[in-house]
Amino acid sequence: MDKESLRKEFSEKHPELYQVELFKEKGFIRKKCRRCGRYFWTLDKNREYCPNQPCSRYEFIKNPSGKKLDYVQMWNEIKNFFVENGHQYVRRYPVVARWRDDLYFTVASIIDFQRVEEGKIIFDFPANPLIVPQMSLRFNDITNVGLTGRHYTSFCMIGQHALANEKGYWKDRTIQLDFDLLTKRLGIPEEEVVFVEDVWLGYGAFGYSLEYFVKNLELGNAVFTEFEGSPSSYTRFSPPVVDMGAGLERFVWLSYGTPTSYEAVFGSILENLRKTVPVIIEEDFTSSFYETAGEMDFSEGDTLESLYSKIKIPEDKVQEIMKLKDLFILLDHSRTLLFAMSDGQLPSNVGGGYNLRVVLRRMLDILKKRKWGVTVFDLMKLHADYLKPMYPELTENIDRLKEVVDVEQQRYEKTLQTAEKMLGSYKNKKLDIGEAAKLYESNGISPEVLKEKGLIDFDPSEVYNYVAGKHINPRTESVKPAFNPQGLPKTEQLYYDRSVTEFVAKVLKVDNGYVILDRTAFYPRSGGQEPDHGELNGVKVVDVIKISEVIGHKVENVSGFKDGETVMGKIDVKRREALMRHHTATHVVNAAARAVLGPWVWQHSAFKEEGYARIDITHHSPITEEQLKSIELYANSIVQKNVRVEKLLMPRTAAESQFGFRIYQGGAVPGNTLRILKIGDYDVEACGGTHCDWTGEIGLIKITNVDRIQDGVDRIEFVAGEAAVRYVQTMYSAFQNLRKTLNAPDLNSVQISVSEKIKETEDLKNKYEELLRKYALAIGSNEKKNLVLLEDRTIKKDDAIIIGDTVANNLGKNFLWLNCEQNGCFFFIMVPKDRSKDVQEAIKLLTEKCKGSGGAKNNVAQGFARCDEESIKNVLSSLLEKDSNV
RNA sequence: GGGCCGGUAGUUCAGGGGUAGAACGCCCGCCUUGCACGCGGGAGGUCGGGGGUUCAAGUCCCCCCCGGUCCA
Repeated sequence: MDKESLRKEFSEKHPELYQVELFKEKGFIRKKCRRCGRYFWTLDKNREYCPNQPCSRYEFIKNPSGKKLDYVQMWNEIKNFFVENGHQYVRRYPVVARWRDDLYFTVASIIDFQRVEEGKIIFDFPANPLIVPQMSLRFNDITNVGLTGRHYTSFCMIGQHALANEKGYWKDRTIQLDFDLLTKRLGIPEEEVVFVEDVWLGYGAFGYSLEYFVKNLELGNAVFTEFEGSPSSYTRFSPPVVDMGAGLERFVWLSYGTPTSYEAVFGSILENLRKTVPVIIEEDFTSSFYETAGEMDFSEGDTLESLYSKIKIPEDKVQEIMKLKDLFILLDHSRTLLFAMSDGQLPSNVGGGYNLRVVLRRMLDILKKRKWGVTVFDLMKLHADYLKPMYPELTENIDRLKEVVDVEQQRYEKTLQTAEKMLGSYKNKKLDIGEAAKLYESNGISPEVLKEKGLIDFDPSEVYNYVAGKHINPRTESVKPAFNPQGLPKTEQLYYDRSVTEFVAKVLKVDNGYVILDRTAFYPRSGGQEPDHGELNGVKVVDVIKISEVIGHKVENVSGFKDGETVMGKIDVKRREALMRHHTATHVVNAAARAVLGPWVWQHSAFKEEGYARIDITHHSPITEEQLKSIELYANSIVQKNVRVEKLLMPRTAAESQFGFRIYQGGAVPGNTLRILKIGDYDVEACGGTHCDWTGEIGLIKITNVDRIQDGVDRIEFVAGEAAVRYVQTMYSAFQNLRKTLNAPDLNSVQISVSEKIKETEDLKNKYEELLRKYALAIGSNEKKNLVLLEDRTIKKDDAIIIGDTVANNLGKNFLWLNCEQNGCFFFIMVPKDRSKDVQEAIKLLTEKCKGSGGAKNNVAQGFARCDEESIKNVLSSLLEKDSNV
């Protein structure tokens, strides 16, 4: 069933689904739009059209509604309203959605509270009800930014969320609150508010919704998520979820009534910039321009040319508005970069990093063209300062972000230089569409540049279409779970108590080689930490995994286990301790890397097993040797200080407000209660792993390798505790063996000795070649005939080449080397350059008379001839022995 | 994550089955009061790694690594 039929189905049930208490109480009328046929609710009995574009047009431009409040003020007003009405304020989550595999960025407020488990969406609310200012990033409308007056790559979604249980609320109160916010709090007249019926289809869950509009501007959408599954086969889930998301940018815009949303949202920053940036705003022209542009969609085929043809504004005024448009793009993009980079996403060529690269390069292109004397970083800083009351975390490490921008800028300049150079070699040529597409896809040279340089005659958009037609969508495969957890209770976890190494438990189920118990001290594979090993009733446990809070033990032989039976579990303590050391060490190395490299360092992923661990961190450049040494020293200093490793169980909101969202270094962290792992002032992370109690227990951290695993991510491999000592021992033994082999007394002599040996080898190589040439001259001068024959099987082909070169080019004689085996002989012929045609002839003879295969080029022939030595000599003698003068 | 382009001397690159090259840089010598230029000579390469095809692979095929770029 598709969205349209679902809309119809829901629409038929409107008294039950859409008609909330407020509508009855206030007398809202349900109407059908005369143009698009959608249903909407209004107090205006004369209204005939729904408020969506193009059925209706904006009515608030130059005619705003409600209290006039700027961005930060508006948020405070809204936040206070909801807090006064029993909502808990929750700080924003990172814009980088680390807890979701299917998303790079947080695209809506509800994403914060969704966890994907077994292909199902689990809602995980830290408070109920709650209000959150969730900065959200969306890049699919990037070409509309600056042009439509309302599109952004980053925007603040005001998230009003509740579970419909005794603590929270459902439809009636949601709409009542939203209506009161607009009318009572912001002073918008009741009859200006219109609600439109809609449906909402999400990942594994769906529902119906009421979008609310004021003066035809959509402000928010209250989604009532009540169904699970797909529209053709679904069940109700409980409790249902209120997902109201509203655009803060829209609220501010409505309150200002400016031609574009940007002027309202970026108000004071824009005014500040205009003191130095020469952009003239003539409101009549800009509102006329944006009225037309706002109805177009530049990400769906509309172009600037088609826009120009529709507007009736003088050319010079349009150019002035284009400057303003560029300024809006800069303001939007810089804010996006600020949030994404602050949250640890760096520009790169993979994943979400590419979106940032595109955004940054668009800005650099504009700045290069406009020469306004501002930098990307200046703009980011302006946003951080302005938004400080709302998002204080933005200013914390802002200055260090300059380094990230600088590195990326240098990369872009290098790419541009390379492109420039390539274009130089295409002078005065005309390229076809395939060649242009190749330059664009492989070298980043845009078709616009090609057009500018006169290398193509067709429209640049043809190249984009050509390229777009080629891409393929990757497909994902679902993995079958190892055992079925259905109907089983959550396994009681004993592994956080270090002293529990042996335990008694009851077998609940045996499934597919896995034993499921009611309680266990075995740590399951999770958070990049490998599982505990050990024994259950003396049978070896080889793997431990967790599915939906149910822990399964894979045992070597499952036949002895029966449901309801009591078993004795015993974990491998040595392995557990090693895993603990590596896990705590991972946090320490993460902290050290962040301290040494910069605040953009986040854990990208991690892995720890008994004898080895690695952490992949986000960083803009490859780690240098010096930096690596500093990281290792810093990490070990934390070990030496023997810092307490605190394990705190805290409500999620308390943890977030106390420590910030730095705690989300790893992946998904489910539940309202977080296990916080705090290592002094060095590191705080939400983490479910087993850990040491003091950093001193780690003993030693030795970094073993560093690697750049992809653009923007560096891997640090290391060992800790006993594994570190063993590693050092191995290295020491290797060094001792090397030292003995070289007969060198110490490290310094080893280094000297090795470089001497290398030099010696090179000298020998040169001397050897010299001798070969002397040898060639000797045998060549002694030979009376014109053919110098060499039948030495001990020499290599490379040597024969040197001898042949000397014989042919220095003595002017022909050279033949034969290296024979049972099946025939490898031959190599070299003649003076002026007799090159003889080698062609030689090949011909050998091919015909000796079933040879081979080839010749210039004055050299080589190949394999299936004859004995004597026959070959006979075949070639008359050709090669003849005098060069004949 | 996928497509495309690339990886050869310190650097920029040519070579697309048959003796590994050019330019710049470097070293030595000559010229010059010195510098720059000029002239002559020289050093410097496991052709990103591994496998395969072939008498023969830098070159063709497969896999991997690295860089760039475009797209989701």
